[in-house]
Amino acid sequence: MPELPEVETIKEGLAKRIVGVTINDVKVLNPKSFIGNHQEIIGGKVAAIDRRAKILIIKTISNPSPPVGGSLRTSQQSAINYLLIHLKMTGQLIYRLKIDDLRFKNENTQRYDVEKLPNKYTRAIISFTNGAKLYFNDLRKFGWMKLVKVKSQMSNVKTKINEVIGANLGPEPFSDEFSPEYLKKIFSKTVRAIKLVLMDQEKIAGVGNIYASEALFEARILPTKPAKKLGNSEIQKLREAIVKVLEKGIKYGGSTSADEAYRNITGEKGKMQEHFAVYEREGGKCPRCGGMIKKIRLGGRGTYYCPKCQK
DNA sequence: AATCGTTCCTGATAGC
DNA sequence: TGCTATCAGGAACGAT
Repeated sequence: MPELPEVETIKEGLAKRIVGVTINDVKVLNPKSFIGNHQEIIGGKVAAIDRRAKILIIKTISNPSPPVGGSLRTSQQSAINYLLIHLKMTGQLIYRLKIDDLRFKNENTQRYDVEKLPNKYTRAIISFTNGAKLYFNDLRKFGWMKLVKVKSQMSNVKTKINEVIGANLGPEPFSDEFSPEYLKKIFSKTVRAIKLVLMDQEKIAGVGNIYASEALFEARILPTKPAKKLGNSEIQKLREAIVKVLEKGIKYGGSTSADEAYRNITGEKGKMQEHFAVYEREGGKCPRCGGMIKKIRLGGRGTYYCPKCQK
């Protein structure tokens, strides 16, 4: 389940490989997985890769097609498109430079087999003029690609990204905006369980079920604690814990948890799951106090914590 | 306005 | 073996 660190890992992997490359073709295998007219980016060049919350942003620039019959008078500008990608639970973006890249042939072939592409979960394929292909796989079909056309003069997308994405996303955890003062402001307004607030994308961008549990463990705060009951020092600790676990997630290339879904763009698993303190460790020992890790359901989500040292 | 319940989807798993 | 029911979960959406 890709959260901020997983999407960031994918972003970095893609940035190294497809920026400056021209899109040759886009094939949509499952229409519901692609919103918008995928043909619009064919012939376009990838200009930048970005991330906002858990959404990956591929910026493309298309030059106007040459006039047919020489009768076209209107001057055309190049078109800028943003391909937004949300992987939700089981989405994968797998990049292959050559079709015969079988580096994972000897890996145990499990549910999310990536050695043969496309596979039965491939929902869209983007081809590039250099022969590379980007496969969008998604078992459960919750993920999506969405093409958003932007007025060509809108150069500073960062400031208008909520508008482009069409959602009101909260601050990025690595930004200055993500301050103790900000957290105090949003927490004080609600009695909801703190974990649900951490996962609310309109409050904090990019934190999902895994890193919410891990951050609350790090800060020694009970996931069910009403947000407005957090004290100043708890808020300070929690802010640091969120940044810390997200950085750790990026450092270890994201986490491939029990559902095996997450892969980086070359198809490899992350390693962060090997460093989970509580997530998916029900019944295990707390690495801090030795207590037994407990699993509860909170807002319909599996929630892991140590009852002994999280208060 | 804030919060909760439902929905989307597929595969694993349990129970018979 | 083979069937059915249940469960997991991000976030949009509708209901309260």
